[in-house]
Amino acid sequence: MRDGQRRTGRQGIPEATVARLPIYLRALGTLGDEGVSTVSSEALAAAAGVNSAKLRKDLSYLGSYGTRGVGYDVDYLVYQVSRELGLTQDWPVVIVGLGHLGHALANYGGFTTRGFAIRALVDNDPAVVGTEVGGLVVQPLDRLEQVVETLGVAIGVITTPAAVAQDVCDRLVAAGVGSVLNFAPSVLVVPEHVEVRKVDMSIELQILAFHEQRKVSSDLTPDLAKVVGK
Amino acid sequence: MRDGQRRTGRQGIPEATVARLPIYLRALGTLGDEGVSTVSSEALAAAAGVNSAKLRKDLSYLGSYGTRGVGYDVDYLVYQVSRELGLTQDWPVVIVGLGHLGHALANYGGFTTRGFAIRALVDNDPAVVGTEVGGLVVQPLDRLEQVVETLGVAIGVITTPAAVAQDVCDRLVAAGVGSVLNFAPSVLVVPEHVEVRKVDMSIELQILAFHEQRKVSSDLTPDLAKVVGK
DNA sequence: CTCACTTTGTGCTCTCGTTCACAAGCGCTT
DNA sequence: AAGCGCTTGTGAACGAGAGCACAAAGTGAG
Repeated sequence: MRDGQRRTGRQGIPEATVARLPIYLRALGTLGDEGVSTVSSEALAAAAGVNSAKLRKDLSYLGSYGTRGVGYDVDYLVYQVSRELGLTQDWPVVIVGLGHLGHALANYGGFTTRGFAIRALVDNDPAVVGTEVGGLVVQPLDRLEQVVETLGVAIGVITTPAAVAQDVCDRLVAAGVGSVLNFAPSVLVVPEHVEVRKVDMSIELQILAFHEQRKVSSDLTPDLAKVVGK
Repeated sequence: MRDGQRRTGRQGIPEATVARLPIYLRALGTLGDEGVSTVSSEALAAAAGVNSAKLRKDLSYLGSYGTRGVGYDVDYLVYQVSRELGLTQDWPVVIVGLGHLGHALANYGGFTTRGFAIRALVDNDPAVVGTEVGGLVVQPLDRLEQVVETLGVAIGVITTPAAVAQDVCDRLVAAGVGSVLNFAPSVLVVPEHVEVRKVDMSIELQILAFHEQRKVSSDLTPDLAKVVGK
């Protein structure tokens, strides 16, 4: 009896699905706050901005948590999705780099409420080290490894200038961090087992600019659009 | 002679390719600063962290700008990619919501250097309106439409709380904004012709948590590793 | 001029993800 | 208890993207 087919377990959740689970979780939270106790895939999909078939398939990877003819129990589904994402525990996080963005993240409450706890702030600017930001005292860069090991930090957030991002990343990884969220505009090279995700607002704007430009050019020269495409 | 095959024109650039062009552009910029004048697809791909075949295919959608046996001219390619992304002009941007994140973005220099100009800041908190941030005076929310229309803003950045994000978005769109970058943790509903991209750090962290959790659970049960696929 | 070498551009295959469409399953009503 | 209407879960078709592998096209040496 092969189990290759069955991926209901922990094994085969597609990456694309994982990326959407947090969105579902957020939508479920909102619905819960509104007092909704049961929701159909159609309604939840609308709240999350996706196709309902896709939503059902996504949820089916976690197991059969819905009731046919009824829908999904909001609280129960919140629990199951949270568990799948590993949010039933609090993940300690360190932020390296306390420029404007680092400050903003340190003060942002959105993390704490969702299974994350910012446990340490690190910077190498003497003017910033020792100051208190968001209830934490900024540590010097020398103490990076010590902080990571002592607090058992698994997730590091990099908000440094691009020039030092790779160096900081290497040190985080060497100290035991397994996942990195990179806000610096640079490509990070990491070992196989380390997960990196990046956030780059400049890139997002450039993608928007591309679409804007296309709109403009087709508006201005409808006749020549196919020839010049300017 | 059919040209259905030929998508070298402006028409058919895959979305996945568009999303990578800014990364290539950044890598090219770095290479240019280092004095490199010609680069092979292999080298550029390494700098951008992608497969070289993918890079070549991506660039081929823009046209044949390389020289076989030699590589790509850095400056020329920078120009071509910039042009394709619509970065040869400066796009005026408005930021709505000046909390910690809005402040950080307003002070971030990375945009300005890449074809974007933050032209206005808007908020509805009387304590913030009228103050100067990053060289601009914060405008009251009432003036949102006026600001957008006067400055010809095409791109809006939303850094408000989730509760008002949809409302702000609607007003931006009504005033003529065609592209929105949303930092608020909410799903925005917009008309067909409007482009939305979202940045949500909380979601990124949750995706990382998922992978961390998987690592941890397979560490705990090393004997089951081959079953779980650690 | 020819040949050897380098690197681009792309046809093709394979994998991953999306969407459709419907059978299976559940609750409610009669 | 039987039937009806609603909603889930999923097989299957479809589409987009990744990557291999190689022909085409350029350079430079002899």
